[in-house]
Amino acid sequence: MQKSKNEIDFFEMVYQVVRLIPKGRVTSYGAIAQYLGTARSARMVGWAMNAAHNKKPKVPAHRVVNRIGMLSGKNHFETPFKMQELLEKEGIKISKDQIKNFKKHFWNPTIELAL
DNA sequence: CGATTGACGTACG
DNA sequence: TCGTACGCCAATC
Repeated sequence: MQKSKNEIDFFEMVYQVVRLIPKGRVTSYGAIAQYLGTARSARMVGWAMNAAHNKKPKVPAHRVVNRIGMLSGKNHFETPFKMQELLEKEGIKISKDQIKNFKKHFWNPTIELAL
């Protein structure tokens, strides 16, 4: 069904934000949710990611983790190691599925895209 | 239509 | 500091 083109699907908005994440940076589901105005629905961001597998260009979902920087969604990738591998390739160190200096690599769309 | 689930987050003990 | 409980909201069973 056709609806107003002015309004973009929630999922697509998530994908756009994720694609805007600079290389070597990461963000959290909550941060994206907050940027979209659905701060209380961080889970919806996760749901959007679940559908991101078929999206093109491919969504760098590996740059999106939970608030503590843990690769909670690695299990949803092609291989659980793919996510960590990609992040390490971008210069991010990971230990026990947890990003080191996560706060340092954190990229907040609400701040970066607000300007 | 009701109950369960989920790539989360915050609050509480 | 760590573990558990609860809330949110949409999709799925």
